[in-house]
Amino acid sequence: MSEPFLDTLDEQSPAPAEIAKPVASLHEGLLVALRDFIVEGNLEDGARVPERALCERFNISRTPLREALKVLAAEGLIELLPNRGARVRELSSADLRELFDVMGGLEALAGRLACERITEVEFAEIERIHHEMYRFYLRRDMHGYFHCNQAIHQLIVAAAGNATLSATYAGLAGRIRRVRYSANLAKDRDRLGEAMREHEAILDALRRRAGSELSDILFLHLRNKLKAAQAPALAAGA
Amino acid sequence: MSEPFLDTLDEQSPAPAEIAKPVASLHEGLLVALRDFIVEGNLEDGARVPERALCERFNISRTPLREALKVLAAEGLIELLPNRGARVRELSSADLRELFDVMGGLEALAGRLACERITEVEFAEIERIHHEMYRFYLRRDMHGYFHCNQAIHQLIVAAAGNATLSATYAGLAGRIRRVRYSANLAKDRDRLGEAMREHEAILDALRRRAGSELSDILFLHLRNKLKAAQAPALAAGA
DNA sequence: GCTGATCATTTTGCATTCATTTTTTGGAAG
DNA sequence: CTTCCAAAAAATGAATGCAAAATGATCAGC
Repeated sequence: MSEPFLDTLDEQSPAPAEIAKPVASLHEGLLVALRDFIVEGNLEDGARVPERALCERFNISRTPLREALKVLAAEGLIELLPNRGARVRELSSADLRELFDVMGGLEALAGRLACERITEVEFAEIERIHHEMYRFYLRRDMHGYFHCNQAIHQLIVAAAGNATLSATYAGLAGRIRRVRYSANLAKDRDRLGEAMREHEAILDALRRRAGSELSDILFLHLRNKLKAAQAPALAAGA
Repeated sequence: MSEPFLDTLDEQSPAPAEIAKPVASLHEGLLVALRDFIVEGNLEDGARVPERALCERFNISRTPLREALKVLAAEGLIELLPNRGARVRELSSADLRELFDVMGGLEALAGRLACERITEVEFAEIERIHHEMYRFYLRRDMHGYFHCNQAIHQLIVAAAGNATLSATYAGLAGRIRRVRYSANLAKDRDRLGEAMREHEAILDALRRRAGSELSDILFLHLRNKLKAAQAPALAAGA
């Protein structure tokens, strides 16, 4: 068998992006579909994005497709080379570091804001999932563990109650989601225990509504996650 | 005379956005031009964006213009109503709060990263501008003061050495730049002194490379800035 | 046999065109 | 005079067409 978990990193971002829009449009559909198509890895890293083929794939003409490509390029998912079409953007390890740091900064912010406004009900839900994650951890059930981990981070961002933050965060997460390496994380048992302890600290700070402290913990948590992800260099699934 | 300084808020963001792109494209030009056109306030808040007029204004056909509009909508500068065209997005006070908080989070991150990698030369430059700002403060020269203030924040973000952060930050700053209220800030002398003291603390923390501390200070600095900006509600220039 | 140039094919970028939808305008009824 | 409806006008969303650029394929030259 191949790698145990070719899941994407244990990051959140359920919906691709979406800056608050009053009503849904028709073109929106294509944008979402195309973004998913790329994020889900249907195109190779650095591969050129075939306009014509995608037009047939989505049953549309080139005009709306090209509009969507422009948007995805602005999001950083692809890059547009003048007169040479679109290419799936490759993430260098430096890009990855940058993305993790910014996501760490945004999670730090989310934690701080969450401390200001989180309700007991919301906290209880996070705590519940945390305990569930702990059980997965004890059983070494990586799939369940990652799922809970993702849910917790997602709930913290949501608890911040800031749509702009959520949208910004989701946009960056989408760019990372193409990168696959959880096999890496799964193999490093020490990191797993460490991550579990960090999550304990996160929950504790959140319980005490210690915003500034939680902020630090979350940023460092992301830093450690990055380190673990790119450390052994056994990375890159497939 | 009207307000003393109908400048935009003392925020940075020199170049509109730009996610790292290998080479410049032709379409890029239109996008930048159109973004500036809107950011500079050539269109009323909430006004519909006249496609035809802009086509003539920029001497292009509707196709590239519409592509640019889609991108600007994704950035959050305008909103696209299905079958009803584009409108300049209005910022509610809640939107403004969200934007300030996220920018505060990003500045907090910038400060943290800057502490890790800033050079003595870069720090000296920031310190120099800080002292220049102090002289403007003593003379109550608001224009010079704001200019220095903006430069300092900009240099901290730059010192973070994270292009993704810079681009994200610039994008949000662009959305705020349409809002004008420095008249507000200028009138509140107490806030000015307070801001000056906060900047002292920022410089001090940066000097000591106290990342986590600087992070807190910067976030709260932005919070206070928002409070001052929307407190007296004499806001909204013109 | 390999490198480099010329030409055909494909692809990109933009303008134009077409079908729908929305907005405006004019008028009739109450 | 106001309100409602209908038709004209305009604008939007998407498809097609066309010029320019790039890709590749073939062929000449070394």
